[in-house]
Amino acid sequence: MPMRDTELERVRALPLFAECSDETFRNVTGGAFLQRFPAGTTLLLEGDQVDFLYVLLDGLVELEGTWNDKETTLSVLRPVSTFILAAVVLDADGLMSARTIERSDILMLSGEAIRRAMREDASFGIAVAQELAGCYRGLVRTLKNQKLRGGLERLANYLITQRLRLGGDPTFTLPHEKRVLASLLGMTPENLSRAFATLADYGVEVNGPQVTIARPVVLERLAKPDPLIDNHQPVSGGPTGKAQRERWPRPASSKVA
Amino acid sequence: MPMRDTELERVRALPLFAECSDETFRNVTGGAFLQRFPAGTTLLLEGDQVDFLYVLLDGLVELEGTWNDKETTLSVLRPVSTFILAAVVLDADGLMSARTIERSDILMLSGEAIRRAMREDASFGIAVAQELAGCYRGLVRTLKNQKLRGGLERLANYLITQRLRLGGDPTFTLPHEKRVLASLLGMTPENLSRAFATLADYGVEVNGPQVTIARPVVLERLAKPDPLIDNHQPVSGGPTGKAQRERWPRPASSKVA
DNA sequence: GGGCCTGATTGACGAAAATCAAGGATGGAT
DNA sequence: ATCCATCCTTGATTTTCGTCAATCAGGCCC
Repeated sequence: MPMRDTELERVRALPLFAECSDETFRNVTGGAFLQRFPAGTTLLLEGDQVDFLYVLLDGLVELEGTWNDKETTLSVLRPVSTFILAAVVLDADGLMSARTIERSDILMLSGEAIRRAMREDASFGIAVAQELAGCYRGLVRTLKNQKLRGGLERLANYLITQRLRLGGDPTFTLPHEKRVLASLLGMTPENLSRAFATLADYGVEVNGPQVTIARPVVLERLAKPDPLIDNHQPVSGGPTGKAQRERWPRPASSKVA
Repeated sequence: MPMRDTELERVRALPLFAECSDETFRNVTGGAFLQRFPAGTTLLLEGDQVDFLYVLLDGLVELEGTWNDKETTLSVLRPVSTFILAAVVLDADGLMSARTIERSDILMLSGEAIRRAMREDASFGIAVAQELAGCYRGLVRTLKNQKLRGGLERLANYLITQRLRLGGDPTFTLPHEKRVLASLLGMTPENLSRAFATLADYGVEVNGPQVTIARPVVLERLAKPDPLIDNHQPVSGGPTGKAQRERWPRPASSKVA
């Protein structure tokens, strides 16, 4: 698949690459592959050597972990996102599998080139550190969410967050199957169904993938959202990295040159 | 408290600082505080602005998260470790509280100095990125452990890991109160007690803080340890960072200059 | 339309975990 | 030594969650 300029520009606009030199960007994207994968494709199996930094340009990707024949969804990525950066930086095995949920356009950048670029372009090294810091904080939020809240509360907060991220409209569409949502929230599909049913008492109406939050105040009293767990930053127009999401609402007081 | 050279050397030996220039190291440690805190001191409250990178030189520190009057232990740190690096890098609020479990000697490095050092010393920026990548992977492991395993399995694997880290002896001592362990493993103290009782059938003998694993094979059959969740790297002599722990057993093929 | 596959829902049941309550051990202080 | 506080343990109970099974709805192919 040919890599067009429009695609390159979207990658360039990512915070991870926004500040680096043109030369660095050329070096990193020079030998890159842009590939289109059908839905359900396993891009990377946990335990595999990681040779590429992946950039999701279009579609939907699920990161999942496995143990003892059980699997759990650790994250669902939407464009434009990079993934498995940590494994690339350390040249280590991947700890999660990655698979496409929808047909996806994915850019694959050589891991070795990334590591070389970190050495040659200091500002790129900083950008990597900031992106990883953002990813780290996202996981801290996820872990607190998982350990401190029950299933019903996790779902309620998910819906509140989702509504805000999708523009604030009371009615919105779930971005993927409920089974995936259940796994992401750490529950079984059956329990997710029951949780949705319970939320009817709190003004949540469900119609297939359509959800409307009729009484946000009532739902929030149940959910008790917390800025130290839930990141309610709305999705701005352009591509954002994990780091930017974590900086909000304090807009980068000490912007790194 | 005066900062002695021996303390500085231990910090210098951390992977985070091992590769940076003498000048960078001086800049970062120049205005640093070394302070001794009694047990039970809250060093940092979640939501607080983070002004320092903390380095635990001696003692024991707990990182915890709170929501809705519940709290959970996210990590227990032993010397020599740095913490809240991610918040420092992004100049953001802390997502976790930090408190001493034992009396602890803690070095506090100016966050602003750390961020400046990243800009001025490329190799330091890389070291920060690697350390954060290691922290990230540690959290991925924790999350998989939490979502995929039950309480009994988490305890079993904790014991197996702990034994290896403390030298491999069948008998070892828990590093802190069981209540903290329970919170770390995501269960109540009551359930931890019961889990210990159950593990008696698998050859685990408990006597206060002393644990002996009499039949490792039997315990492992229950625990099903997995290198993609459990990091069994033994504690080497010198100070290690989160990044190094994640590189093992592959010893840093592409060492960054 | 008729079958068929997949995903979602619902109910019944059992396992796991939290909660409530009561003892027991330990170590420190007086 | 006695008292007391803290931590740990144990039991009884409730709640939550997972599992098994059946049913239902929608999409798709023939």
